[in-house]
Amino acid sequence: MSESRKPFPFSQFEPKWQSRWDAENTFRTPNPGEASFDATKPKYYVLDMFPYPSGAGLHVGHPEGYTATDIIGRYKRMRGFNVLHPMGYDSFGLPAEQYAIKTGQHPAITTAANIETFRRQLKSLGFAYDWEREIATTDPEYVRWTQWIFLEIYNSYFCEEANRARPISELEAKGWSREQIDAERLAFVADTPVWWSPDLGTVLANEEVEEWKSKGHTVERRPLRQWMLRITKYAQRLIDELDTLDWPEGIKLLQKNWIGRSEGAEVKFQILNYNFQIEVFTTRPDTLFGATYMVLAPEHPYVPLITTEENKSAVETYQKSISSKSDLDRGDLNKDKSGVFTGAYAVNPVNGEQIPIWIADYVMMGYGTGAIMAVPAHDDRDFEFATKFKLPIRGVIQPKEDWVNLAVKQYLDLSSSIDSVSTYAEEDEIKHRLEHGVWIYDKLAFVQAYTELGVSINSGFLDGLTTAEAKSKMIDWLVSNNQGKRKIQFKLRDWLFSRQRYWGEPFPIIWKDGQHYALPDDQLPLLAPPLDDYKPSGTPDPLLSKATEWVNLPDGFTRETNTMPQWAGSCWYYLRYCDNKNSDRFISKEAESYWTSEKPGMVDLYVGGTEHAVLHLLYARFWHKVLFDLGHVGTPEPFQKLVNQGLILGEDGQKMSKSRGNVVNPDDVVKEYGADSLRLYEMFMGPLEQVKPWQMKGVEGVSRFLARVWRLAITEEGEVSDKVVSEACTDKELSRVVHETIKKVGEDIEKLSFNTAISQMMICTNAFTQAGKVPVKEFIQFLTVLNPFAPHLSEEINEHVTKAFNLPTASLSESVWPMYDEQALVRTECELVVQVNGKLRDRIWMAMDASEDDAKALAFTSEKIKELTEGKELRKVIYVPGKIMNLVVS
RNA sequence: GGCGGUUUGGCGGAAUUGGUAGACGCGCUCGACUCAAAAUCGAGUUCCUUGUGAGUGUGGGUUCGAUUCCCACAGCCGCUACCA
Repeated sequence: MSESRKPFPFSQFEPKWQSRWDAENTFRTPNPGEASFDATKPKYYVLDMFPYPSGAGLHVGHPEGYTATDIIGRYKRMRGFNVLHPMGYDSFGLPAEQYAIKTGQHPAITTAANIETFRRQLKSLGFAYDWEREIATTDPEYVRWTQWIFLEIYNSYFCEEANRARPISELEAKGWSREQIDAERLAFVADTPVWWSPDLGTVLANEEVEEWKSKGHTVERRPLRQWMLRITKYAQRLIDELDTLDWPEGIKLLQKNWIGRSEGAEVKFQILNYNFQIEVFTTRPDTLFGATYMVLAPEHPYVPLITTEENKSAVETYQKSISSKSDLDRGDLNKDKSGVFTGAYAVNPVNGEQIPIWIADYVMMGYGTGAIMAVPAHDDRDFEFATKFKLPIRGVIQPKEDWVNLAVKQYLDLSSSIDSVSTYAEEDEIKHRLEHGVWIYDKLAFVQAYTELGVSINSGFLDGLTTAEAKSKMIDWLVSNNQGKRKIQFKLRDWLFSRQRYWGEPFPIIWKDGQHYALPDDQLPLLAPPLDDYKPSGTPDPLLSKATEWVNLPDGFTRETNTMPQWAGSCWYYLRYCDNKNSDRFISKEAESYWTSEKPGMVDLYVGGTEHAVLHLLYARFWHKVLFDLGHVGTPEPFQKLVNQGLILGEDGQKMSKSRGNVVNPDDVVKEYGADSLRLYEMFMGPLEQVKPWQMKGVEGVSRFLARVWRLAITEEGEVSDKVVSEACTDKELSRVVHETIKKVGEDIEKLSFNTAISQMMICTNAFTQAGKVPVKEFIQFLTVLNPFAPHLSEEINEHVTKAFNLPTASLSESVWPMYDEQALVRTECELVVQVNGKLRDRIWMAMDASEDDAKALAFTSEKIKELTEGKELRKVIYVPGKIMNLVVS
């Protein structure tokens, strides 16, 4: 499109305003202590999830959330807030390193180039960021404080009594040994089975495995020495304190399920002919009388001990077949239950029964104790296993009658359909067996485990109790007989915190004689040395171990060669924005306390995609809580209000992807329609949180709207149109629409309902067009309201108009949000809807405040209404003034 | 399998202390301007068997009145997955 064909000259004025904002530092947010700081202004912290600066540049999903926060930020500024609205880059990560392997280029170089691109793209959209607060997680000064926070975590333990972290020095003061202390640290070293990828040359987090496997990389399970963070200590607080946050309920639930709290009991089973016990975790201690076998995870340490000679080879073969499968395969591909008998028996503590011990891959070593008591009558998985291997099934919960009847019916259907004579004789017998828990484990296709709660049967001292009562009574029995205890189990595991990559923060840790030591603060930041070759060595040694000069220190010390995962930087970046230039602390006390809310969460509004619902948002909460416990921050939570923007799909309604060829590049849209059009379109598509498809025609639509606003005031020659007049507005209807718009747009921004705000501004523009004359006062009010959405266009028009009318030429960015006039909103007349028996029959103009009798009288002047009610009895009249009148007749 | 979200014209969507369903935009139709087209402006646009008609995924319920509240079910999307 040539310049002359453009409906308004955005390609001239957009760069103009962007460079002016840059040069004048318009959106600089002063901190306490700065000259321009105004202590009377309230603070507002609105945050975007910062991007990973990939080589592909910004995609249209980024500006969705970024525009939303930009509108809020600009609006809050106009409302007199000191707004913190920063941007940065989550710049460590595997792709930069993969690129380095291919090209030999240092990741710092490609990362810097990518950041450059992102910054240019972000600036081209006119976001009102305080660019002086920009950070990148790879900046040495940033790395320094990431490492410092790690050491804070390393130097802390979790005090159970206080339910919070405390400095490790307290334990030193108590005279604890080095070994005892290391066992308590919130950052600790453990040998753990991890996912190791030989061709990537690193371990991967569980959640990363699938992604890299799908890209053709291989992964295998290996026990390796790893750094872990003790996030499990915070499991309960991470659940409880969600209630204090203004987050979408779905996200809260996702986190709760991820943490996965379940209440139950740990039960000890004596192993027959051995002098030790195996503990199992169960959420249903009330069904202990129904435990007819035990299952251990194939990796359970007791398996080799208890396996009998004759079962040994089968057990070992099975273990081998399992170790090559991933957890995912174990779940996904292996729907069929498998397992083998160890030859050993356990003793059910409650009835002395000897029950066989099996191993099976449906029991995971990583959850609970890696061993279960199987109650096939009341657990689907156990039931499936028991029927497959013909293990006994005993019902211990009285099933409901309709369940029994259904099962009997299914049995009858089944036996008639296969046309065989039932070996179980009568319907009555089946029914009797089901009711009394005397389950038959042969030909059970007609029945499933009874997993509902109920009343205990066949359970000795529990008989007749409800499930809740029975659970509690059984736990009491276990405790008093020293056979078990109450137990709360979490799914959440400790956080595997080390990677063998190059492009991440090195651990500020050194080793000597198998003992780790913290690097002193004055040696931070510890940066990774440049390497000649970034290729993985093929061994699980971290890449950094290749830099032998860097690794080997005097006096027999060596450096830790693992690096931190990408999450580390994103765990605290919102804190650094508050005080990003501080070289003495990660954030000054003054800055921290100024930007902290009275509410539990520090950041007032956090906008980003759902993909971070658990990991990033859980990790950041965890770090924040540790920092809170140690007195470094004043709130227990990082993010008070969270909003998830919905995914933007391609025009075909599918997820955007290169392979589908439906990717929209924001640069192209800016070039063709301008930044304001892109911003406005992304907000006009639909509700922020909703998934919605892209439509190029929609961009044209909002672009046309902006062009109409432009033409209201500016002629083709670029002069201020003579339609714009200085006289006060005499058009009551126009005045009403303008004030309605001021009101509604403000309310809608507060609700984050940007699409409806825009539609109201369209209505307002149409009203100006209809009116023919554009009163300058009302028009500037409208431009002010439009400014957060389309900052360039509104500023440009405002500049033209204020100059032409010799008005003060303050930029809209420095303006105050206009007040609307209640008087101007008042309507005196309305079109009342008249219904007969609930159906719309007529509309009649009348005074807004007409009395019911007057309104009724007016309604009956209508021919239609007369016709429809003639000769009928008027039973009831419902009258809602200004809205509706319903005449009920019969 | 579990959890969450969602379902309204040809399309994106609007409307909930229950009160005119389809705001606003796209698309389409017609008109004006033009030699013509584009752009722009104006009018119209839920559907049909044009009726005292039907209609917000389907079936029921509450109500003078239901997109909105209740019950049951279904489709689509996302996340998660043998968690004992």
